[in-house]
Amino acid sequence: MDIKMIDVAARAGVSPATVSRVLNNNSLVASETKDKVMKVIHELGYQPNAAAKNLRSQKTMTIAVIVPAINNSYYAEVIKGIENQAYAQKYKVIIGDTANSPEKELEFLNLLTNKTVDGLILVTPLLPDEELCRLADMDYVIGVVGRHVEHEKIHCVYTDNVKFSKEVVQHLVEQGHREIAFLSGYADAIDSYERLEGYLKGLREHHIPFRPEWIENGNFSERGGYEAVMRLAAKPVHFTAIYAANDEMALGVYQACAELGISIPGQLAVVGVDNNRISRYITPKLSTVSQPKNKMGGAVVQMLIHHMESGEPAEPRVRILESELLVRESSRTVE
Amino acid sequence: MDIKMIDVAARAGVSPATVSRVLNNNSLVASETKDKVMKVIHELGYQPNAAAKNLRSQKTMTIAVIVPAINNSYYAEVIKGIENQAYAQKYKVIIGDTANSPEKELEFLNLLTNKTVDGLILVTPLLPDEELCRLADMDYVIGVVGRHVEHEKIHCVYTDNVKFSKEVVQHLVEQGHREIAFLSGYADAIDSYERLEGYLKGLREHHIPFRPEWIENGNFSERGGYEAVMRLAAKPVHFTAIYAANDEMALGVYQACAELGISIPGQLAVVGVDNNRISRYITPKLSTVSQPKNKMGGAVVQMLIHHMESGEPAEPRVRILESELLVRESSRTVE
DNA sequence: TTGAAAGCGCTAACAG
DNA sequence: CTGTTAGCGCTTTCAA
Repeated sequence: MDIKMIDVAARAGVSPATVSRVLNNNSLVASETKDKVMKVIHELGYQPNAAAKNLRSQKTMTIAVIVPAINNSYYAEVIKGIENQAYAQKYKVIIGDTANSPEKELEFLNLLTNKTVDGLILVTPLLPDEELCRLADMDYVIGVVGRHVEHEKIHCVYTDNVKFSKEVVQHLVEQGHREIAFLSGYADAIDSYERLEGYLKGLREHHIPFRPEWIENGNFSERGGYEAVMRLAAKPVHFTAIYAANDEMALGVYQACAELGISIPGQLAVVGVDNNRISRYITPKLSTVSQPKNKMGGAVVQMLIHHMESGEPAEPRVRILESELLVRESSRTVE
Repeated sequence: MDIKMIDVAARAGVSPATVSRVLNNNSLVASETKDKVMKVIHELGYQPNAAAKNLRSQKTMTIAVIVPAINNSYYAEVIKGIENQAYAQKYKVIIGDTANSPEKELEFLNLLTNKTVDGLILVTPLLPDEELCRLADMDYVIGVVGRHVEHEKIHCVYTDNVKFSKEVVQHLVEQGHREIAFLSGYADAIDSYERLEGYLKGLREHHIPFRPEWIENGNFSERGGYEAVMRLAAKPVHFTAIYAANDEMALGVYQACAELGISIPGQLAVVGVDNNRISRYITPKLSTVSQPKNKMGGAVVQMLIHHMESGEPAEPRVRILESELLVRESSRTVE
């Protein structure tokens, strides 16, 4: 049997209440008593039982993070930021990998409702906003990364997709391109939608008439990007640059170009999004948009903890962090 | 206030014990009563409180995983394997990122001793075996990935470093190399040690006299690999191949060779370990040893759960999984 | 400044 | 097959 608070109390000649006070830094304890208790705690190697503490205090000091795929470097970086900030504030992190399944995502929400965790972070959730709002209405603490949810109690952290997409187009135009294709991710992902919007606005700003044939869906995957380029190449449409809504698809573009004998950036400029580590190692080095993934994770955690501890949502509730366009070889016009 | 078991019981006209039995699939409940209770549970949207359940049942259905760096693809893949298997068996996963700090690692062990989790998995731990054995002696459930710990209650899953390192040397010899340098990781990492051992044995098998100048430490990092090559190049020693104890260091080798004007594999063959995703995208494609990371994660979880639920360590206690040498461009002799 | 005592919400004997 | 009851180990009033 493990040693418990009452054992410590007995040995130190005090009541359990006093031991509890010592453990929780309650100041109303004579420093003499405190020392005595601490000494016994160390002698006995006493560890407060977490379950009992959780039950009694109605807190678990734990946050859950739900991601579509832990092994994807984007999510791994966000998780890292979350774990580090949580650790710094004495919180634990439970992770859930949904494998892109909304059902699994829904199931992980139980961690909140059955009080396994005090708060929950969804990274680019698949579930409809209503589901999240319903929980937030019931006062569960929720944060979302990479998406905006319109609810006064839901914390959101993301980068401005529209803005950086316009920057990408701007950059491409500066490099002399006017025929720019766009590879979108799955249609229902907010990122897809917003990056497309930014692309369109970018074209408009430069008075480039938009052509629907320039757009193909690559599902955010390498294979999808590859196939999208193949479809693009089969069409009677000309283009000298491709803006892929993420790096994975850009990787597929490289693959397709290799097979098609198209040189990058000579015959085709390519820009991606995510600053996946691979983008820096592939030849030619891929131009991409870098988002502050660690920082995004750390930011939601801070907001969540504020909310959990003060009872009020953090202010501001929404944080839009800056991204950065990294111009590398794949989009630089060769002299 | 949340709705609790007693509310369900009252509304269904039964006792809390019966509700509990229904929830835990205890067969001794009339199916009629069961239906009635289930109906009320749904009507009320009742969710059993996890903290109370944990306290009473002395189980948390949670496992902790401690890794040196969540964002490193090797660890991310192992975690994925762990989370997936755990989810399949209804367990939750808490992650801890030690950032290579033994102090932090030690601190995470409290998750076990304070009963936050039922079992703990350490991926390539930094702590000395004694520390782990001490916990195992106290009947805490522990698993280790990527290292062997000699204790009858500690579960271990890893690949045979010596064996695959010998295979790497064998492959290099077959490609015509007899002067093979070795880049080790930090000296105290078991992987470093064993890969070095395999390298030496491989040389011996091929009657290649070993030369200490061929060995340099690259600390498992890209930068370390780069610097190691620079030191190697400054020495009056000749070599036509490098076996880097991981892919990160191999990346550093590429960098150094680029600066030194050494062509791969023409003038220098390179082989790494880990099958980091980048290895397939870099030019020339890096030959590397692939370990079944997901499977390794899944395997420990199964062993741990067996131990937790039966009270006996899984049999066998140690699982050595097969790795595979992937021969790609960086080590293939050009005709 | 400290102690006594009442639960937090659930499970599992033990009865019936 | 179902109900009664006694805690799991801790925190927190309330009283002293």
